[in-house]
Amino acid sequence: MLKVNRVSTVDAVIDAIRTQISEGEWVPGDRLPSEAELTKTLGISRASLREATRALVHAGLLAVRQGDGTYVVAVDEAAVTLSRKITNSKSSEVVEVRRGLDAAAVPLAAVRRTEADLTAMREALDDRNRHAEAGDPDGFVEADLRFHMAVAQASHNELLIDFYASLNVPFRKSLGGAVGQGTREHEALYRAIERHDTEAATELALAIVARMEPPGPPET
Amino acid sequence: MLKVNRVSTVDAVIDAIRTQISEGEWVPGDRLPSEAELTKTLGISRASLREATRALVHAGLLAVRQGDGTYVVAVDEAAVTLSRKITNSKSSEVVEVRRGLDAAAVPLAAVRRTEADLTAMREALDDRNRHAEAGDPDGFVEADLRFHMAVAQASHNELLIDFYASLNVPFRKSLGGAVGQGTREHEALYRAIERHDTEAATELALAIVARMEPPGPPET
DNA sequence: GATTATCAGTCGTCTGATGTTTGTGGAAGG
DNA sequence: CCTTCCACAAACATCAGACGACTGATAATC
Repeated sequence: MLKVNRVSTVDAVIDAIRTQISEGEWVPGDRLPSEAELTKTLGISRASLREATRALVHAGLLAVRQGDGTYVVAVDEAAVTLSRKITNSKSSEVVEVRRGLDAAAVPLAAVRRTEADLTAMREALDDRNRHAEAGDPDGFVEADLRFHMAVAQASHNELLIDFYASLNVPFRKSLGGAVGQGTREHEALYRAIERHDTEAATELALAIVARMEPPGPPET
Repeated sequence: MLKVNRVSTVDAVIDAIRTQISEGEWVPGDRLPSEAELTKTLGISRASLREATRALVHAGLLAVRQGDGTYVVAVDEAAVTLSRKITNSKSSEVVEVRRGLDAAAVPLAAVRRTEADLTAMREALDDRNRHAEAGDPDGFVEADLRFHMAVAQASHNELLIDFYASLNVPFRKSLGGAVGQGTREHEALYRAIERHDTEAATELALAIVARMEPPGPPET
């Protein structure tokens, strides 16, 4: 028996638009064709098209401005939802979760790091040192985050990398201007990962993140 | 200049429906009033209502069955998106991330655990022992997950708890039927948390999770 | 008793009209 | 030449009505 695969018009349109975005045909900042144009090319009614775009707007992929047009604002729905959730969390919570992901990423990185991973880490670290000497807080924080991101990437765990990346932006806000702090530990961490020394790397990662927060209060 | 916060009709409806759900007025399994009814009570057109429901369907909160009705299927959008993403990840990656969150949760739990937290952990642990003796794999796994979830909950970190909970379902699949294993460590972990012994607890948590996976392969 | 026909209820899609907002280009005034 | 103001076109927002398709239950038929 043949299964007739009937897909709703709206779902098909949602898929079509999302594909255009994920394939890179439309990138953030682009303006979509007008409703009138799209209904004509897709052969559907405005109502159906509007239901589709509305769903994608709610998902955070599109943004509509009355009188102007519809624009692409993001590429990955999951990333949008994640960062929305994280943004609504207390920064202390973000720091704690980040510590956990660091603890998971570092030993994996020590095992799996490639030469390319090492290069990325080295470059970020050099930048970090440079900005520390120059006394440039913004550049320092930026480079520091890039280094830790490179470590996460070296874990070669997609899920972990995605989580970690989502935490990055909110985490930046909770960073003070402690320029140049922890240079020795960071260098040591780099070398431990370089020589596949899992234990030392884990130890150092915990030490680095531990400094960034006041010892966990019992709260309520 | 007064900023009049004009909210679109559709957004208002989306919010109204979502509120009904998050407030618990409508729970998963419930059928929403028919479109005709809702348009009348909300005083809006059917097009607007449909745009709103379509957005929530796409977000995973609602499900529509033509000819039947619209049903609530979930309460938390972020959780839906998260679990979708996690389900698409390799189980080895899920295990690795879970280990990191455990490493983060346990020390926090050791500091912040309340009496209620301890009770929940104790009950899950008793269940775990009971099923281990009875040789009931399903019940054992269930109780084991409940224990670890209780530990995560004792961290009193909402973000961490959400992440952890999302990982739970996919994680269950990657659990073998090793009934009764690790009873001693689990008891020790419980006692360490009970007496606020952060270091011992962390040590034990790492030991417990480490056993659940083969030593991380370098992959590519 | 099993199968088929019918029906009421509900969602799916389309069409056309009207309201609201925005960006822009041109006219008026300096 | 430049600025200000305004009218207009383009684009989205919302509405109202109509018709089709699907579901579940009931009635009719064999």
